[in-house]
Amino acid sequence: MTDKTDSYPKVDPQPDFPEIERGVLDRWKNENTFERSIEQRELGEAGKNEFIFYDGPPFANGLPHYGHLITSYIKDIVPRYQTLRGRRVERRWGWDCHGLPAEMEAEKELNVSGRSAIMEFGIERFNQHCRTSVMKYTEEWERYVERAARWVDMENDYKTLDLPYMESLIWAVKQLHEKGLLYEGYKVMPYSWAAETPLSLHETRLDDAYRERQDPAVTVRFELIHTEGDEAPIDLLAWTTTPWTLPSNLALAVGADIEYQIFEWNDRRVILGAETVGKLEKELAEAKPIGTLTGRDLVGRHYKPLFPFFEDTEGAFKVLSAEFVNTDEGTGIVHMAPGFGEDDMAACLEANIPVVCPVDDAGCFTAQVPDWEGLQVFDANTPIIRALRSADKIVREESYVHNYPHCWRTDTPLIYKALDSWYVDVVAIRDRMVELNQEINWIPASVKDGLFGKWLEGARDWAISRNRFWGTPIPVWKSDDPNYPRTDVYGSLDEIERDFGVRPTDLHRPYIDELTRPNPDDPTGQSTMRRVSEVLDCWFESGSMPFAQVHYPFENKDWFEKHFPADFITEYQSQTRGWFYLMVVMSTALFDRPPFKNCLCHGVVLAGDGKKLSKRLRNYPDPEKVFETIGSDALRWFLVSSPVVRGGDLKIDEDGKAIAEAVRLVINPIWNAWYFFSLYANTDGIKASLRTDSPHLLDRYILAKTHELVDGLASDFDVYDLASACQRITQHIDALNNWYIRRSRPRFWKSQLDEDKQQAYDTLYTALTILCKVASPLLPLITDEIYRGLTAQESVHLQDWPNEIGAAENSDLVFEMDRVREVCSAALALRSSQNARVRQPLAELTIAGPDLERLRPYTDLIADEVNVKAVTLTQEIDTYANFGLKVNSKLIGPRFGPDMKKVVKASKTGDWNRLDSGKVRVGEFELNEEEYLLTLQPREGVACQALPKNDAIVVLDLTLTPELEAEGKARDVVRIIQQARKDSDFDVADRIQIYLPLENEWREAVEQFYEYVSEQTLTDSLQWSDRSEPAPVGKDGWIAHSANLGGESFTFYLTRVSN
RNA sequence: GGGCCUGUAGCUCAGUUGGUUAGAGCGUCCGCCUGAUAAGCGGGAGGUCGGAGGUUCAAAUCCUCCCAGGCCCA
Repeated sequence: MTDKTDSYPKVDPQPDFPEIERGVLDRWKNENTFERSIEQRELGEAGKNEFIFYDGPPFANGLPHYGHLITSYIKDIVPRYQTLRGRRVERRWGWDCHGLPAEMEAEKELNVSGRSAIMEFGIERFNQHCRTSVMKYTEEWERYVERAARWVDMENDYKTLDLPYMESLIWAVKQLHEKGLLYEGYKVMPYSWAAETPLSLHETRLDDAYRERQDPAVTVRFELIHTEGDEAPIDLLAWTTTPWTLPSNLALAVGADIEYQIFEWNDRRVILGAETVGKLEKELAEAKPIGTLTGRDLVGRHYKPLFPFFEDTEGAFKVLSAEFVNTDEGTGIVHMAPGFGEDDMAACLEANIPVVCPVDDAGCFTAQVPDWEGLQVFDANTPIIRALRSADKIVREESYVHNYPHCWRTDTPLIYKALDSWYVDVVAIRDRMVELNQEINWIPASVKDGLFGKWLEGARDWAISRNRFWGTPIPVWKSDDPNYPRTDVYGSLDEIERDFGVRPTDLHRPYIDELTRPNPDDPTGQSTMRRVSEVLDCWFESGSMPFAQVHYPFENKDWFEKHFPADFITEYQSQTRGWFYLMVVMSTALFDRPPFKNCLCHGVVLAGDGKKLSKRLRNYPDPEKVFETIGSDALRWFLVSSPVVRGGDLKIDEDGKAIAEAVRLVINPIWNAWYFFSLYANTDGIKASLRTDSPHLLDRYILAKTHELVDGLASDFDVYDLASACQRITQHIDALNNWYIRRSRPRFWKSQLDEDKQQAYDTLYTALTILCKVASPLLPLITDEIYRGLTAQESVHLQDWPNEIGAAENSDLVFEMDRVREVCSAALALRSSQNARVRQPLAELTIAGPDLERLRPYTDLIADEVNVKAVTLTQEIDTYANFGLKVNSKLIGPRFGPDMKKVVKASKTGDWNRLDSGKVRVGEFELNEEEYLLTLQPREGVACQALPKNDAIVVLDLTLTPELEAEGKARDVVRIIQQARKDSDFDVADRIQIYLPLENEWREAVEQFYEYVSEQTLTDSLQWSDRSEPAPVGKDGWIAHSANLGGESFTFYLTRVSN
């Protein structure tokens, strides 16, 4: 052993990648690499060098899973890339603390359920619990985020419950108010009776909100009040899937132009939509159709109330005409309960029918419906149907399976219910949102005018109030005496302090509710200004994060105005209904700008069978286990190289096999290149340096390839095409490992330390360090480990994008070398088909075709790769091949039209010839030069192989001379010795002695090529032994190896020469 | 029920404004090669491009209908 000092660390050829990753993570922590990567970048003039990234949305409490991981990786990759390019990218973590998720969790933990229970329990105590409970999973998140190698500032985070954040929110509310975009309305809204709060429309459109549910559907008869001309009692048949709304029925609606069928049935008349009679075929079997009428004829008629509860309601119980009525579902006669349907309410209000809503906050009937008072509406379906049945009002009862909206937090079916609520007038800014959306670059592009654009076009007003406790209070105070009305909206702590004499230190309920003051507009001094009870929808907070996180406009006013919109955000596609959407709403309403410039909508991670990931079914590998057994970089690569970053779905197998594949196909090859470099550099005692000026062909090639990689990656990253970036790296690794390094091996292991060797090391070093830099966003841990090993410098993440490689650009060389690789492939394929093993040298390879001169400098390389003594380039192809004619259909198609068939047929059958003019005659037609291509078709019986494009062929001379055969044998011997060296665990530089029992032509071959054999195998002394001679095992470290040459097995011996 | 999307090799996906013989990666089998690489190289098998019609000289590509799956909306 020499006592030289190694220039590079000793690299483990089969390392424990998770262990390496932990080491890198520790270094980052100890060296504050993340912080420094930001701080070392200039802010630039007026912060122009900042790349604005929103990490959000602040998410709900709950544990991270693969869906979050893919988001995390994208959120890490883009800022890392921008940092490499010299931008300053702050990454600030946000916690969403308010809203239903938190309240539901608290209800569970405290075992209090419902609004009244919470009031009893005490809002203060309840909110106090929420405050601590929302931070419950902080540690898990921190652990996951760190292990995923995601850089984000969790110390300088923001929380939506912070006073400054909330102050910005009330500022926003007041802004909306002043712009006339805030109003209070009584409307039918989706209502969660379990959470006891209305939901906004978009919350019902979140994924998973709609799911299948079986409900009773009934067809009910409503008896018209007799008028002159009625021959018999007349019933109108109406159909509903919400029988619980029947007690609140106040009207029926028909379509004015719809045709209705009249039946005679048991001395009564029954009317329903003519197109719908098939649905009641069985029930109407005995009924006799006796005529038709149109809806118009029914409008205005009165009918008897089904139930007595609202029988005195003025103007009710009549037939209305409504646009929305159709005959697709039901009977074409629609039962209307204005308190429980949006359309119902609109139609009834128009007909001056008042709204009744006999259902309380918990979804139970009130005393207005005494028969079922206190009964939850879904539970009331059955008794209501029973009552109707006994009154003979039910014509048909069925079970109906439909997609029905559910509360996204409590999983309970929603009801629709009339409520007072605060709204943002989104419709007023809708057109502007659509316009501003055009300024946003969406990835994938189809989201702009598809998923998101269509959603914007259909945008409705946004109900922002929640009848709940843990949220930002709506900053509106109203007079408690309608005789002296007054409404005040507060947009800052200053304003509150001005009017109430107190500066709140916490804007949460119940403290804020304690602030009251006499109504200034009430001369009697009796009425009081009190805050309305609601809090804000937590999506209002998510949508406001761009400005609220910096306490705009109270602080950072100038900064925000110059750094909005954000450069980049990402989340999964459904956030087009959530975070993306609400940021656009807020940003359009408040700033008349889009909130972000680039938005990547990634897809959903599914289980291997295409189903949703399910904690219960455990149909996916545990992420923490993947981190610890396969590694974070592998998982990152697996996710980011997949269709999921282009908006598609990604299936993840249960055993994580596909993730491990990333190690085998990407991480290991990069590592092996590094291992190769370090192994030989240390053996040679060489220290390599960065340079791009080696004159060697292979060096110039790999550097030019590296330049193409750098360029290509920049353009991929610039358009956020991460999957393409991954593919580019995979292809580059192939060129680096399986061409450059493989072809360059002799240069590394030759014994002389000459300039060529140094150039090889320097080039490989340069190629590797640059690869590490540009791949660092995609493989942040492993590239950092290698980069530091290579350069002994600081983290790769503190480096700059390697623009210097531009000098190595050489597209001609890359083109030529890629063609050389094609030639070699064809030659090896030819060897394979001719049973000419590669170790057997052949005399000559001929490459025939036009324009081959460019390959002249590469003939040695080709000869070596293909193992031939000579490579000949020739234009004389007639000996080996014929020309084939390939017509350019696209060009000539329009010209020939129907004659195309003849042209193609003639070109295929050989009925063509070249003309002097450069044109070609095909059948009876002529083609111009650009309209065809000549391809080479190997002749029958010639050992040749065409290149993929058929523009050249390779031919092998398969004649074996004794000399060639001997060399082939010598190479076989070299091979068995090398294998033996390897099996003996000898160092690559160890010199050896051999004891070899070879005879006849094998011995002659080795003797003839002894110099070659000894040089290749580092053999100092070779002794011929008799096969019967006893083995020298046991003496001087001789090791026995068995081998087979020419079908004969034997044992030979070798040992290290001590030095 | 309506709208949108998808359906191409065992798996995951490319396939430009229609253009001759539909590609890639992975997997699989055979052969080869191996002083870094549980690697590499070469080849084979594997497709009625979801189905049926139509337009066209020419259809995976355009049109119609149907089937299957997904998303969105009622």
